[in-house]
Amino acid sequence: MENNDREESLQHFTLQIPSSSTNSGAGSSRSQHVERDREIEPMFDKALTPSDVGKLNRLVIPKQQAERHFPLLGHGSAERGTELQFADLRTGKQWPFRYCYWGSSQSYVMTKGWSRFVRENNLAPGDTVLFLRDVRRGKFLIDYHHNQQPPPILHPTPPLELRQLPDGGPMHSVPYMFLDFSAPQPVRERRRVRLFGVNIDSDREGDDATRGSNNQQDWGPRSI
Amino acid sequence: MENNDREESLQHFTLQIPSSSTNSGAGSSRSQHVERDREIEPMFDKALTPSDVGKLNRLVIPKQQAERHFPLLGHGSAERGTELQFADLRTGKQWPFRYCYWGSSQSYVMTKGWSRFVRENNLAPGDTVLFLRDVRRGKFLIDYHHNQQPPPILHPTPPLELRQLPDGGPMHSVPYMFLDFSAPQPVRERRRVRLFGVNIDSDREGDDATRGSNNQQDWGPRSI
DNA sequence: AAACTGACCTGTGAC
DNA sequence: GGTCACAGGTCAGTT
Repeated sequence: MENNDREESLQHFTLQIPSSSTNSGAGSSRSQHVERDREIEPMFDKALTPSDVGKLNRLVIPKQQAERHFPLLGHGSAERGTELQFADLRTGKQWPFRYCYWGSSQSYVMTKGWSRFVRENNLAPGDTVLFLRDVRRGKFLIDYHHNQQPPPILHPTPPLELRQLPDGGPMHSVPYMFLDFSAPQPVRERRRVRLFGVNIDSDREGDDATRGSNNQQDWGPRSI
Repeated sequence: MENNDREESLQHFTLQIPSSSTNSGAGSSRSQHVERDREIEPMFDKALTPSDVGKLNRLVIPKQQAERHFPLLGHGSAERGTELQFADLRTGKQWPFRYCYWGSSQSYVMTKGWSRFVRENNLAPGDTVLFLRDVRRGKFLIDYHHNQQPPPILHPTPPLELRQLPDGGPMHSVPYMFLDFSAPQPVRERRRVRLFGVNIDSDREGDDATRGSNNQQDWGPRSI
């Protein structure tokens, strides 16, 4: 997929996340109730392709992002990849992924563990994953958002009142304010059974939703 | 796969096998020309799946049978498996198989050597392998039979005259009289190129021949 | 170099 | 409904 530069349209910042606080409300980028600040740095995101969420059980990491942000892997030799741990930005849940370089396709990929992430978060083509770093703790984080594209027939323009903002999970209640992720988002369970008139548990490999469009974004390693 | 009990339809017996004799004819379960008897004990059989005979180069051994009949392997740890020798029941030919436990799929498998057995015996999905023990000598034996299912179109009911009984190989000429293995069996070479209208050397991964049916049988370690 | 082999992985169905 | 067994995969190393 192409690597167009959408950089000009982005916001770069470090998010201050209180490890325990009441939800301070959307729109505030700094919590007033900080116990331990964490500097969270977005690395890059990617709009998921049909293959990323399909039966191939792998996520292709754009080469440039992989080599910039993730541990280097020995390409040519006996390299079994390495396991990387990602903490869910919202829930804190740990997601271990095996991170590999596949010489056959010259691609960096997340393999083992990825399909579980897709399934449990009900990800579909066009949804976005975001990789981040907790700079202070030296840990990786992961977040996602569902593609806000309204189902063409059933929900042409969900009214604002029905939009559902993601809520924090049981561990850390983290304001979810990266980028433009607060766009309209239909309730996931409804989409799960009805969107496009199919159960998304069924195979939809031919899905073309994201082809031909830019689908990953790099923020670089800086913090502002 | 369910583990239905087909036991009631089976015959259990110990076969007396003459180590050298003229073929004593089908239907007699005891040779009159015994030099050294061997007590042969069927352990279990398995109807081969497309994967068992395909490019995966492994035979999955049903867990229950594996743990009942084969040497115990260290499951949880770095276990490279062990080599088991199987003597062809009819020819005496030695077939070494590597026998492993794959923790990732929690499966017992025959790996190295298995594909050669498949190829040289021209095994196809739906065919059956039978594992036996030579009790006296403490050795494993293996046998197989081709699926006698007539090709639905070409050979709806092969006439008796055309049925070919397996003949003994060059080493030991052993009457082949286990169970009901004397069922109609088309000539293998013909089937190889024409059965079901396809060349069985080609990929037939979608083959559904054995799905949904019980495909392995346990006789237990007794001898009658 | 292409094919084969074997280690590892996952979805699915049964229980 | 969670767990388990296994059929069906991928991919890297080997030949």
